[in-house]
Amino acid sequence: MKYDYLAVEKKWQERWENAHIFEARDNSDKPKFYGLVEFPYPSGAGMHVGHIKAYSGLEVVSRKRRMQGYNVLFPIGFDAFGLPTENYAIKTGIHPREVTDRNIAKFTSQLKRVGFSFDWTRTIDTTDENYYKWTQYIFLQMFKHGLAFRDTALVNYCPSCKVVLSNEDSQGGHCDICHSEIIQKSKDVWYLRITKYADKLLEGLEHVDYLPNIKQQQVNWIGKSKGAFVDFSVEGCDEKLRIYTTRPDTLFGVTFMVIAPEHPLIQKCADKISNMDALVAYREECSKKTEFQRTQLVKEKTGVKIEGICGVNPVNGKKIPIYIADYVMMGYGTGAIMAVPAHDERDYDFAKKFGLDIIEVVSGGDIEKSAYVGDGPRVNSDFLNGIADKAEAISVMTQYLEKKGIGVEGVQYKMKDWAFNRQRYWGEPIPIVYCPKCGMVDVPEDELPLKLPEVREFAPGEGGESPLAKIDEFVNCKCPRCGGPAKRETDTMPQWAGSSWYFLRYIDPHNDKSFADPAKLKYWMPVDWYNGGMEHVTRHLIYSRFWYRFLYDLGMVPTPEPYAKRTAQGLILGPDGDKMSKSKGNVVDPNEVVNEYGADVLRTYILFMGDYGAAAPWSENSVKGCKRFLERVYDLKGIANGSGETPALASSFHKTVKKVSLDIEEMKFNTAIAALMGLLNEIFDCGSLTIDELKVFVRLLCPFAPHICEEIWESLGEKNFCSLASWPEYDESKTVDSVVEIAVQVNGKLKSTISLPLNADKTLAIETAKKEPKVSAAIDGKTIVKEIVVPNKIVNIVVK
RNA sequence: GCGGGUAUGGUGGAACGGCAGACACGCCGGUCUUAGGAACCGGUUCGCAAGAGUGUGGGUUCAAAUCCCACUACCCGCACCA
Repeated sequence: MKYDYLAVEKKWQERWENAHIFEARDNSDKPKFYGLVEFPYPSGAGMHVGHIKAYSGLEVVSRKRRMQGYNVLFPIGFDAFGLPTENYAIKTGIHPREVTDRNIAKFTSQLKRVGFSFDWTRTIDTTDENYYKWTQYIFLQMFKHGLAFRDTALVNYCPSCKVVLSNEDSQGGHCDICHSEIIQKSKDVWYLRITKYADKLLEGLEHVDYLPNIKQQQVNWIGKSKGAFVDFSVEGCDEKLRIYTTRPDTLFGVTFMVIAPEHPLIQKCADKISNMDALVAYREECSKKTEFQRTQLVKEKTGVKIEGICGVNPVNGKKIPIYIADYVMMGYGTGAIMAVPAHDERDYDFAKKFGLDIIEVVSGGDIEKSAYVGDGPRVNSDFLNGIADKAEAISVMTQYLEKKGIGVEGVQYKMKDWAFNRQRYWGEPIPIVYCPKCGMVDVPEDELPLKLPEVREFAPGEGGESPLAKIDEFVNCKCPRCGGPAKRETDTMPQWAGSSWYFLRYIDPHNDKSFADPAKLKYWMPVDWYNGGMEHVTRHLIYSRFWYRFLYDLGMVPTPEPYAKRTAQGLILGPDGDKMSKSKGNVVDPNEVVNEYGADVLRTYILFMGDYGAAAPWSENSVKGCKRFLERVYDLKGIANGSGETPALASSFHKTVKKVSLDIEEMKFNTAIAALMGLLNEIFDCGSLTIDELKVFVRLLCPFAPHICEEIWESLGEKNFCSLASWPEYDESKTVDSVVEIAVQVNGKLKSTISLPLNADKTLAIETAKKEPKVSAAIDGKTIVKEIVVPNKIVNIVVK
């Protein structure tokens, strides 16, 4: 019989929606399950098969949970602020609001066509003023607690987008949005003090179930290191030069110092420095290079010696030269280092190039040839001499430094504070007012949301100022504190603001008194399982954990960590094995696949194509294979009759129920589907199955291909939805066969297989095995050294 | 350079230390058809065979794709982080 997937899928999507069966209940006696997927940015291009894969994993888990009797919250929304929409608006003159609404409508209809079991009553849109009101509210809490502040600093700036970018948004020296080269610019910018939460973010990882590589990436990103700050005095001017080192145990090997070209010492000691011109020239040369170029020049060390002053090593009084060089960054540590060329590769390169002394203080290497970074007994190090253990040497030295008052133990992080303002239109306005009398004043909470004003021009100004700066009615306001004339902040928040707390809003999306009701938060949080892309592991995932932890410290959310479990899906590659991209023309449109094969086939194929966490190329032919599979499932009705179990199929059914149940929990969707395919093949080999068995099969398949399963379920006389039917149970004792096939090896080589009753004893197994012609031939005339029997698995006869 | 990962047929991929290649694609042969780029049935790691075989080389074990050591290649993330 021909299966009309288009009509069937439409029918069930409408019925599900009318019956509200996927809506979560806030009050329920059932156990709760909160499954979260990363909400999409509604781009004009529409959905991508990658989106479908990203949602399909927890879609299957959520559907299974419902059938297992859980109260499931599986929401979706739209992360709609951001540059692509704004750039489109600049190009076409269409208001971003309109573009966003249009794109959201498009995404919504596409998602519904795939039959996802989202709770559509809880959708959120980060650009909705009833949503961003609370984004602004949380920002203000940070401001009030000193976590949002302004500072002048060298920032990453994209000359093409004309915006300041965070470190996370400019990885590799390129703008994350337009891929232009980033330049360093000194600007007065907003920061969120995420570094204050570095330790908490690190510690929190110990209590959550994230994939190990996700944890590792976060640990690396936070980049905590332990070491010491040491003060060197500067001869020639009355200044202390503070450095940071992770190796205070090598202090006796210091032969020079290096400071960043922008280091303030140069100005402080300006009158003592005799080669100021050369230093300034070098600094200007460096500022022309982007940070990326600086890091590319890894091999060639450059620098200039500062003439007229020198450093003094606090542990031995030795006078040492000070250089400026761009391999030392102002942004990490103190912007100054003590150089130990014998035991640091960079210092070694520099010393070789400038002909500086190299003093060995840890023996074990050959410092004539290269820097030795390994461990060994200290030498040339006064009171450290002979200590072979690095940790011990560091500890002895640190205690000495602290006793003498010349250094302290300290920690450093690679993570920097989060540059938080953007000079663009399509973002949340930062709710701050500048008053000539009162300074920076927060907008009162009852005046939120601070709405985005209407503008005609969406493009940023030539000077890099926000489009909002041109709107006088917006800019000019009264100071909320003193009532005098004041001006508003005209920058907006970055794309990542709205997504830093969205999972809380799903819990109570229509609340106008708070971002979410505490009782509901207590019921639903934490998110039980969060799935998303690996590309968000160092940005969104860290940002949102930071916001959540801050709210926890304020007592506004019930747990220290937002996500109990985090997994990630792999990419879908193009049919050519390359990453899908418009320019390569290898993008697969999910809508076309649905039109051609149906949503069930699309869903099944995406989960069948391989390991969910790994990248795999798209294959149209394999899609057809899944279509064949589902149509053969539909044909099962024709051979189903009677009730109870079919003896020849019983153990296979119990095994499959077990395998599918366990595999879904481990996200091994490909093997779960393979097990169902295998069972289907067995059923057709057998020739018939019972109605009861068909109902088991259909329920197991339902999370993957729900439409066709509902259709079959209904045709079997069921009045309620298959999507709400109980998840099949299995009987462990029936998953084992009464007769098992056992491999027989001689000297570890397979010779034959034998059939034995389950749990046959060792003697019977060996006797049966020896009767096999191939086995007897292999052992004939040889001495049996050993006979190994693993019950129900294998017999191995070792001969000599 | 550092951190993480991957390596199995023509392809995507399966295999609690215990019969490698489940499941699917593709291909080959067949059935039915005016037709087949539809559907169904059978075959399909390589080799005529004995045998060989999970990136390479060692090791542990009665037994290794799986555990250990050394290496190679590719992918991802970070990168002069002191």
